[in-house]
Amino acid sequence: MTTTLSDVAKRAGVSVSVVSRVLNDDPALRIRPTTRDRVRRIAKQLDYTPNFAGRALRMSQSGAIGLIVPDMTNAIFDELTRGVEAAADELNVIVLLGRSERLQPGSDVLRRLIGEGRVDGFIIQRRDVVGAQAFEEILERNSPVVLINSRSSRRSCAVLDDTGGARTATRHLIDLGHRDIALIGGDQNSYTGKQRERGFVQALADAGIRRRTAWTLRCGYFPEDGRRGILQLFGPAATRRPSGVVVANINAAIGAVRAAGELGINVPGQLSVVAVHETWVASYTRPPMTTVKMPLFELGRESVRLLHERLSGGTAYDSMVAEPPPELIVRGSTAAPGA
Amino acid sequence: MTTTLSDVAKRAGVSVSVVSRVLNDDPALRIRPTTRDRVRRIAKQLDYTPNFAGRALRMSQSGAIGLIVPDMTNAIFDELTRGVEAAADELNVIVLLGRSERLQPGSDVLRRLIGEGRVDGFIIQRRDVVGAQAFEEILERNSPVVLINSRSSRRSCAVLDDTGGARTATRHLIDLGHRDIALIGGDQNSYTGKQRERGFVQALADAGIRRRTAWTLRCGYFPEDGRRGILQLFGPAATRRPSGVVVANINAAIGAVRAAGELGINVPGQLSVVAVHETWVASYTRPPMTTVKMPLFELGRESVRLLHERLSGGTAYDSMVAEPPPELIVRGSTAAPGA
DNA sequence: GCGGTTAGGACAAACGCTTGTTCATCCATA
DNA sequence: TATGGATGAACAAGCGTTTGTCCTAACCGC
Repeated sequence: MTTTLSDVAKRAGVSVSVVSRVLNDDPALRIRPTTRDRVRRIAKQLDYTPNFAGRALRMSQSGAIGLIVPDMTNAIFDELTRGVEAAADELNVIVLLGRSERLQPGSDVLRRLIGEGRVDGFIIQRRDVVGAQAFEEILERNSPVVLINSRSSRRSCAVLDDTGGARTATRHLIDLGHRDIALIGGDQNSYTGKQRERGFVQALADAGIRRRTAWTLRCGYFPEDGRRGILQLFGPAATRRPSGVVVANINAAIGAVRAAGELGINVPGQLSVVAVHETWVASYTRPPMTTVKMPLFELGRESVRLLHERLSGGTAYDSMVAEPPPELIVRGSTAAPGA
Repeated sequence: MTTTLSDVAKRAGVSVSVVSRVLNDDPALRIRPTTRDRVRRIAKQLDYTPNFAGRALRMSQSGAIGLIVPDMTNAIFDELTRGVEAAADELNVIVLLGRSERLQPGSDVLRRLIGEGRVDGFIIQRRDVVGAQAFEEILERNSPVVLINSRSSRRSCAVLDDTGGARTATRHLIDLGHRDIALIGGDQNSYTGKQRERGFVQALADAGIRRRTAWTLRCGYFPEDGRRGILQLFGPAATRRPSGVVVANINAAIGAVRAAGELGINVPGQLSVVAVHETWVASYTRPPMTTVKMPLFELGRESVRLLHERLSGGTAYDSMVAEPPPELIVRGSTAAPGA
């Protein structure tokens, strides 16, 4: 069928071990240059490809890592995924992609993947609310895991400068002249959510603007969550209304803009909306969304680096990806108040 | 580290082969029921998980399949992916997800994946324009491949009832009273694009409406393509303007609606838009998009069935997934003309 | 009591690879 | 002419499974 080491060895008139050493550049091997070249030439000529199972069996590691994201449709995770794949390619490692939806309680997908030795470790972007139980199951197995955008005392974590991102977004509104600024924030239990709220608060404080508790909302990351936020801010119970709003995430922002439309609120005429996370979707909303671009690609790279370090016996480090820094991308959803 | 067959064998006081046969329910095995139970009990107790590499090496197949889609962000492929994963789970097979972007000319990802024995076969949703060369490379290797939404004389293919889908969409506009109906179609080289155009033409013919060539566009599947379509239909060169348009795909439809907005054309007041493919995005456009839901999940299932059949030595079959049939989902982007 | 079944397993090989160890030359030096 | 190191490779074990074959009792009928 496919060419094996022994096929190459036979044709080259050497032993299997020599071929293996040559192709792996074993420094411990002493060999005549002519032999080395012959082996290489024949291997190429026969289109030799190392059999993954044989190698995995021998080395007892698969050379694959799992990447678990909440939702692959989400352009945010797509960018992250690209970073992971780029870094994995450099290490010659395969990436297995999975939705965290699949590790619902009762499902033992992860345990099996690790248990069968199909992957050496996981990078997990944890959906903050759900899946906690399945998640703990993995922890308990002490599998090599790197967490993204959350904190754990016992795991390596890679996070973004969420505080800075939210600060940048908020400051943009302030710079435009807004003083009545609300936050439609993320999940209240999530690390990310807390950090963004912190950045929001900081920016207001820096500008000497008093924060209103009723305008610091904790909603979530889905369109529906953004919608709820708007309904709450502009509902009948609202005594006063913000002229600008920072939304925790581009998807929630889409829902927010839509809800504003339903209420007859013009964006950006009566309400400016700025979202964290830049994705291609942002250009196609109406109006196009002003966003803060976060270094998601680099976050992916970094998490692979962390995992690889762990797999190589290194210790677990936490790491914040702050380079490149959050970048404001101005589009049509923000304007000066009353413009 | 992890439990192996021989661990179980030792504890159960039997040979390794017996354990393997018991756990695999080998019918050729004659064994005392008490022994069988003991083996099973101990295997469970020791949390035995078969080592994937060992098995793959012995069986010379990996129990994994690759799924290549153009863009994972696209909710259309997400639905497909779910179907594939559901079917794969039933067969106890792992799915490796990849973007077809990664198999650009020069990249040998697929060849390596197959060559190394990491996957047994591929399901490929082919981006119709790009990647043809890399694609041919796979073909030439005679790897087990199932194609989705395209036709090949030498491969198994799974397709949708695209004709029916476009017909349903078109008929919806006709039923609303539209007579001036345009098509912003897909790629002209793609099987899918041709079939949808066919369905469009059929529906018009059935209603006795003359088709205008200038209104039968071939654009593509991206927002930008839909936008181009609208600009062409409503550009200065246009002598007469349609009151309704069928768009080949929800993403292109989003671009189309946006372009209409830029031109000051009210949707659905002056223009009704209906798109093929239902995704969650459809509810979040403004106005919410009327779509035709296609059985993408089932398409995914079916393609796994085809691939599995091929891997089991069966012959290549083509298959059209027509169940459930295309279903119209009416939202705000369509209305009676002049309403 | 003897040959022949049959039940209940054990044995062993092979899948492809990596890696520590051994082995045969050959050349230079004493 | 021995001795001793380089040099250039071969040898062999073992990773965890699966599966065809073989072995050893017990059991049967006569």
